[in-house]
Amino acid sequence: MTAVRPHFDPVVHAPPRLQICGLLVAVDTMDFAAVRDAVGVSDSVLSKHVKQLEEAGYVKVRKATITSRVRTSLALTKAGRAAFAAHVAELRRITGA
Amino acid sequence: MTAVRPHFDPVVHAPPRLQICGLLVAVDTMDFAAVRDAVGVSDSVLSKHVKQLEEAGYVKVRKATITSRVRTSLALTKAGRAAFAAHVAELRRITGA
DNA sequence: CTCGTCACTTTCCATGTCGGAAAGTAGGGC
DNA sequence: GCCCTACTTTCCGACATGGAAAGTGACGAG
Repeated sequence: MTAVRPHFDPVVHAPPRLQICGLLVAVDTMDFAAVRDAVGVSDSVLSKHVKQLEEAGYVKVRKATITSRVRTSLALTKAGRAAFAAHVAELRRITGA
Repeated sequence: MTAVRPHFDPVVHAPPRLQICGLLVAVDTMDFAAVRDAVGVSDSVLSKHVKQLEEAGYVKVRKATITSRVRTSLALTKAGRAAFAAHVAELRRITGA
């Protein structure tokens, strides 16, 4: 009955995405490459996870041409911050923090 | 090249198992049925998750005949508590708690 | 002794997720 | 035009998951 897991979000919970959100929540924006290196995944894997976060409305992808090169930067949206905060709160509740 | 996630344990991270561990860490022992209801899963699903935790050496399953009925109770092992604690610490690190 | 029940276990199965490899795309630079 | 950077998307095999249903072991009833 108590199957109720109100703020448990599978999009956020998957390890790579949890890490991505954890990185982004601390900053305004971060470059694709920096996130990729911090998380330790390949371009394609990061791209796919970012896409999922983007489709969930949690991450905003910006492509800016800097020094004649397209740089992709990532940022959590307001909804992304809210979802992450709720998820972390839920993790704390579950883990009895 | 895999990212360095020292104490990130997939056996513990899966939602149902994280919940099971969260319940068990707070007590000495809990009945199978109580865990099943608290987590909100079916017998078969709980049985399968418990089996994984057991095979990882994290949970100890005890079957006791009480009032002429076999009752199964679950408890975290020392290793289970350690793994859960490490995982929670890692979650805190990742989520920036 | 046989049957039915309780309390899980295990099997079957259909779906979903994941990551690596490789091919594809877009915008400069030479 | 061709190459390079910086991602994207596709293809694919491996693995995880949950629901349904069949199976198991230990009683207790008849």
